Amino acid sequence: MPSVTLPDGKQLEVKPGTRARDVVESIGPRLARDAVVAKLGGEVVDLEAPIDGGGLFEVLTKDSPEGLEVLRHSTAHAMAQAIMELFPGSKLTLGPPIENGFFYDVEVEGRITDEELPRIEERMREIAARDLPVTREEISKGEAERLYEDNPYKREIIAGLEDGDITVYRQGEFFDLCRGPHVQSTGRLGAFKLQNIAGAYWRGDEKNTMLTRVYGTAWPTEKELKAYLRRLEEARARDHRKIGKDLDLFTFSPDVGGGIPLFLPKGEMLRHLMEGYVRDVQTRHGYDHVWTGHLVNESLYEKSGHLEHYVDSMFPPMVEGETRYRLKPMNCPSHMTLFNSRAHSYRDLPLRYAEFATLYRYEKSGELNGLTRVRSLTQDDAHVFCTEDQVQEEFARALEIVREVLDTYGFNEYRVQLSMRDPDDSKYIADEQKWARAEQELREALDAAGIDYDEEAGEAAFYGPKADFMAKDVLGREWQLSTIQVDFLQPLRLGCEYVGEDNKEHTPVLLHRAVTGSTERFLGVLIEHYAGAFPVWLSPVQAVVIPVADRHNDYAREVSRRLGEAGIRVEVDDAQSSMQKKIRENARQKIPYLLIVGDNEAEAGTVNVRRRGEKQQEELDVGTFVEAVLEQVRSRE
RNA sequence: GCCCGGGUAGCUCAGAGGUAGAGCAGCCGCCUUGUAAGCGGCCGGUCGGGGGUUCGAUUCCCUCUCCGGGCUCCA
Repeated sequence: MPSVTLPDGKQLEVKPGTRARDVVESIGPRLARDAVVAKLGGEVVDLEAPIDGGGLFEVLTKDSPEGLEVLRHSTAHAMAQAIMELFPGSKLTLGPPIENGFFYDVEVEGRITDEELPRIEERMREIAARDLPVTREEISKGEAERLYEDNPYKREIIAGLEDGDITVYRQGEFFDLCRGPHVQSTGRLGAFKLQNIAGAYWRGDEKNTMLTRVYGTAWPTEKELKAYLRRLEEARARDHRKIGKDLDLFTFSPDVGGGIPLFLPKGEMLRHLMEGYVRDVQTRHGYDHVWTGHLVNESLYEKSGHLEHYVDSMFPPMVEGETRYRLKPMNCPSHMTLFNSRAHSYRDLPLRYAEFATLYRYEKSGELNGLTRVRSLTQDDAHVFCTEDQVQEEFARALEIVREVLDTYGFNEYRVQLSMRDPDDSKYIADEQKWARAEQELREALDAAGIDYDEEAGEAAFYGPKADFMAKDVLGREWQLSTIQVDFLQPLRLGCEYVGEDNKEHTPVLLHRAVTGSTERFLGVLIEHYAGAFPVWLSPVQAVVIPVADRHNDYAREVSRRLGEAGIRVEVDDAQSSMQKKIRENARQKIPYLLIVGDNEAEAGTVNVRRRGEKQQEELDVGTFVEAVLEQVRSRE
């Protein structure tokens, strides 16, 4: 008799006709209640699937990643059913589970607006209450095509499937072409909520029809759903656009143009401190800083290949006679031109050019988003010209800078995505050998540094592979921040050369790297990461002196003068309002230190220190306080 | 660029086919304060722009613009 192996190693014999749920029930009734799907020999299957032996048998509950995914997928089906019932004649397309939830793209008969979401949600609950059995059915390609006679989207999907490999899931009147698996019945869904409506092109191609996408979230329990919604709420409260406004950091104005952030004094102070910090680290690691302006003759981008690959992302040219200028969208060609401005010996290498460069990229208007997607940005870009033998070492050096900087900002957790070329895609400059070598160099360098990475085909830059650093912020959200790229192709195109030990001319290898990416975007991420409460070294205003009454203004100014002379960014709040109100307002501005001074402090030459986020105060000698703050700034804690 | 939603005072928001509201901020005055909003007064708006329907539009319709949520791309 055939048998399956349970996770504890026990063998279980299965009679012909046994289904997964029978096996689960034989293990235990409690498990049977929690089971969503099963996994047989590594493949996730329905509980109704027949089991005729064949390897490891595992039970997946809503709490397992796969079980949760199934739950979300089934919730998407319930939503699709609700939409079909409420908007008859609509055409379903795709409805997959995604992180935290699901969506379904539908060509709706009529229109779904936000007001409709509660209605759809209610109908979904009704469908769940009906507890319709969910059944799987294998059908032939011909049957599938007939079933979807008037649905061109599903027919397109069917066309790409193998006959004999097509399944339909049914629940009540509703059916959907679907690979599955799914929960046993609509009564076994968890807690869900529909979130928003969006447009989405069929197959993500803007030449295709725009479909209506409805997003929802689904969780095993009401409690988990609530917790997730709370997390979303918290993320909203941290939105850098909101905090940027509240803390007077930056603004946007249609008078200047969309996607062009304007920095107020405090925002500019942050930029200044962030860039100064990276500049110091780079200088310590032997990078030299350069400056290459804002306009570049277009012909340079023709030579480098950027014009061909990125013309859509460049602002239109400015024409002067025969010459066409472009706002600089990237620095590599300018830095290579710097390299070419003089002859080089192998003794000059590696040569490391870094620049905080203002770049202009034409992002489509709908793409702009606060500081994270802008049209004018400042990249902390660097290009290292080196010999092939030096690639490993220079990569390691760049890596060290990245690690040091990310660590300082408290991004302790990150993963690396190694983006490789898709050999079949023509957008990549062809040179089999050089690509292979560049990809190998990157792998070896990451291995040598002991860093884990995932490889992703088709994500590389047109000139070479890249290692992108995806860092997690305090809310666990991932951001792509740093990048290191190996380029064997552009230096050749732009004729970069050095004379080697052999007295012959060689083409250097070019390493591109950015640590914070763009100052604007990184600042946006930092604002959300810190929720506006920047560490002391980075705070635009580090301390505010608050006099208890007007008669303490002179002493407050005296304290402020001493702090200012020590290099601390300090202000006196001498507005005509109560001390309590000043504390409230400055606390809301996330000032690290509020220094209350009244009769006692003026008498003793001290300040009463109220630390950000703490109610407990401490009275300190002014000199002691200054030293403590300076130490915090020095250590960037 | 495309789909959906929005734009009312500097900010957060209420309102409704018939003379536009609140709180905060700002300004003036009183108070002189001991750890998260002291009190009173005043100022403040082409209800995003343009067009249409109407006796009358900020409200209904069209259009443009800007903002937001998505789709797509990212050197």
